[in-house]
Parts: sequence; structure tokens; C-alpha cells
Amino acid sequence: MISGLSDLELAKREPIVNAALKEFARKGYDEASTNEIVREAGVSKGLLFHYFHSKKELFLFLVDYTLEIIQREFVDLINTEERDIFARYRQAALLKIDMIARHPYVFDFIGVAALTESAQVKEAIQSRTHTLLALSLSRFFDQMDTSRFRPGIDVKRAMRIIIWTMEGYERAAQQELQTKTVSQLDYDAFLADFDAYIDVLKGCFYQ
Amino acid sequence: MISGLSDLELAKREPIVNAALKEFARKGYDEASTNEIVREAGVSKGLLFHYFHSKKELFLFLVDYTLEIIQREFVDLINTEERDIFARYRQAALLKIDMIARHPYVFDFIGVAALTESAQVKEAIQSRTHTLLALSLSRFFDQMDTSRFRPGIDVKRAMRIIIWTMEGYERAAQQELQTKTVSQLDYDAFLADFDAYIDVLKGCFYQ
DNA sequence: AACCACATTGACCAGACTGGTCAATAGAAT
DNA sequence: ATTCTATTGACCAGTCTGGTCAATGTGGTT
Repeated sequence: MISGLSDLELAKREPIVNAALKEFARKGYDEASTNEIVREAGVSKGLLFHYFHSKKELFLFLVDYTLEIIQREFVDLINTEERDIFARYRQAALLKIDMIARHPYVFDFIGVAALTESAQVKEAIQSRTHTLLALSLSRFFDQMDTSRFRPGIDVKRAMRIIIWTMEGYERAAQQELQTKTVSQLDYDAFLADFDAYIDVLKGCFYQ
Repeated sequence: MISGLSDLELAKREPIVNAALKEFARKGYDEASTNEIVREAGVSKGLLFHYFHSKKELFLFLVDYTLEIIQREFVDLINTEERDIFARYRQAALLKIDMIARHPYVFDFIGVAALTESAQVKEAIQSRTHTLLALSLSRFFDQMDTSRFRPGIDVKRAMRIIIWTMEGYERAAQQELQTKTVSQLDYDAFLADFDAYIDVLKGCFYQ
């Protein structure tokens, strides 16, 4: 539970929260407009500042909010027992695409927030994001099983190629999600497509 | 020669042009500030509007300017006789990284310009960018020689993996260029590194 | 009905910033 | 000294900023 808010209180904040995530993700802290947020959320200006007493407080709330979602619906669900790089990535990529479908702006927001240069929030952000991001990333990459690679393969570069492929696929999938609506049929075809890419990579690097 | 300007006239505009490319690339048309441009360029407000009579005219000048640079220093230098996908991509990637070192904001600017939603310039932009981008992209991808791929390889997906790897490498290189200065020593090491990636991919897909 | 507690509104504020203007100045060439 | 252009920066009206607050709406309790 974030900041000890009840479910009711969170539910009432939701239109504002979603609109704010979108606006901050698009424009960053300084360039984001509270007027645009309330317009998008369909509420009055006063209400935003009734719930969140300042733009800065709203932004910092969103950092906690998104980190909590990422932790709960992404990081915690990754099976760290799985040491095979493809199985691990497949799992992570599918979880991430799932999350983007449900919370379209969460990853974009936290990415923008973590890199913000705005003096007003920079310090407060870094202490919060560094913990999770550094920890979860290092945990994600460490202790990967590379024993199944073909002998003679340049493992370091092979892993980077795998990562870039996953990132590329993710970007393509995200772009498609922005236009189409999510349906089960799409999902099956999409999954088969994704697995086909993994098969190509496996055929490359595994013996 | 752009708009029939002499070399002297172009040279005097240069600080403004570079500052404007940077500002538009970062913020897009609407959010970019002419005040920020003149501050970065180190010239007075009046001078900008003496050379370019409006923000819109400045922006459209930059579109022509960058398209001409891209054409002259990138598109025209690509050897379309080369049908091998790796040789072609190696050539293009190296040209592009060269260009980013010399004109850091040109590709970012034209990317932002081509996708701008701003009503004021959208129409004028699209007629200019579509010609070059569509043509050069299609020419780049067509007639690629795939005969050297190992039999049984999923060629379509293999090509996408190659593209995503090139894009990933390019992003990494661009990020490094932003911090370090360009020196020949770096360049040799970088080229060897890049070729090592190509070798890994060739080992994957070629027989 | 009367009262209360709280949710919600939107007109309003001072101040910052916007693209753009223009009379005044600086500097070079004659 | 004169004339030319290159360059400046104070200034403009207008828009947008984050934030305030008295007023109004709403639903529940007596």
C-alpha cells in the first residue's frame, strides 16, 4: 500500500495518476503541465492540488507508485531460479509486454524520471530509483548459464545481440500495442512470432 | 547550395543553425524556444529574426539543410552495388556514426521533424521528408543478397535480428560519443569491436 | 428540514516565458 | 566624416505557469 492510502482514496486519484503518468512520460518534469494533466484527467485544477499539494509531490508520488507496480507485477514475478538465458528473457519480455498493455506509461515514466536533470526533483529521485534499478538489473544479468553456448562463440557479444534483439522486438511490440487493442487472438500469434525469434537465436548460439 | 546562400552567409548563420538543431531535436517544434536558441548560440534575439524571419522559416530551413547534408554525406556515399547484407550494413553504420560525430543533431532533428504533429509545419515537412526517406529506405532494403544464408535459416527474422543488432550498436556508440571526444585511437578499437559483432552474426547465419 | 463534513469546482493570481519588433549602436569601408 | 550593414537588447502583447481559495455540490446523520 502506497503512503497508507485506502483503496477508495487510490481509486479516486486514478484518473489524475494516469493522466500525470502520461504527461510526465512524454515531457519530463519541467515541461509537463499541470493544466494539461487536469484537462486529460477531466477534473478541476483544484482537485489535483487538493490531493497532491504540489507538482513535485505529485511527481514523487508517481515514482513510488510506479516502482511499486514494477516491483509487484514485474520484478517479483521473475523466476530467478531459471538460469537459461533464453528462458529467462522470454519470461521477462512477456511479463514486460503484459505490463505495458496494462500500464502503458509506467516504464516510460520511470525511465524519464530516473534520467531527469531537473534540479527540483533530481536528488529525491535518484535515491529511490537507484536501489531498485541497480539491484534488479544486476540480479537479472548475473549467474546466467552460458554452458549451452556453442564452443568458440563470443559469449559477451552473443549476449548483447540477444539483448538488442529483445529490445528491438519490445519496441516493435510496443508500437503495435499503441495502435491495436489487445485481444487473445493477437496474443497467441504474437507469442508464436516471438518464440520463432528465440528459435532463430538458439539455432545461432546453442549447440 | 541551400537557398542560394553564399558560403559567408552560411558561416555566419552556423552558430544559430547548430543551436537551433539541438533545441528542435530535443524539444520538437512547438516546445522549442527561440530564446534558448539565441542563448545557446551566443547571439542576440534580433539577429536570429534578421536571418530567419520567423520560427517556422528557421525550422523549414533546417529541414532542407539537414536533408541536404544527409543526402550528400550519407545517402550518396552508400554503395548500392554491394548486395551482401553485412557489407552493406557495415558501410551504412560506419557512415552514420561518422556523421553523428560531425553533425550530432542532424539525424535526431530530421527524425523529430518527420514525426512532428505541430499543425504549423506538419504539411510543409511531410512533402519534403517523404521523398528522401521513403525512397532511400526502400532502396536500402531492396535487392539484398540472401543466397549466402545457411539453408533452413528463417531469413526474414534473421534480417530483423541483424537490423536490431545494428540499431543497438548504434545507440551504444552514440551514447559513448556524447561523453568522449573523437580520437583516431578510439576509432580503430571501435571498428574492431564493431567487426567482431559482424563476425558473430556471420557465424550465425552464413554457411 | 437543518446541519455537517467533505469532494469538487473554476475564476483568479503574480510571475515567467512566448515569438517577434525596432530604434539604437557598433564597426568596417570609403 | 559619412555611409553602409551587422548586431544588439529593451520592449511588446499575449499565453501559459504552478498554485490559491471562496464558493458550490453532495451524501449522510440527526
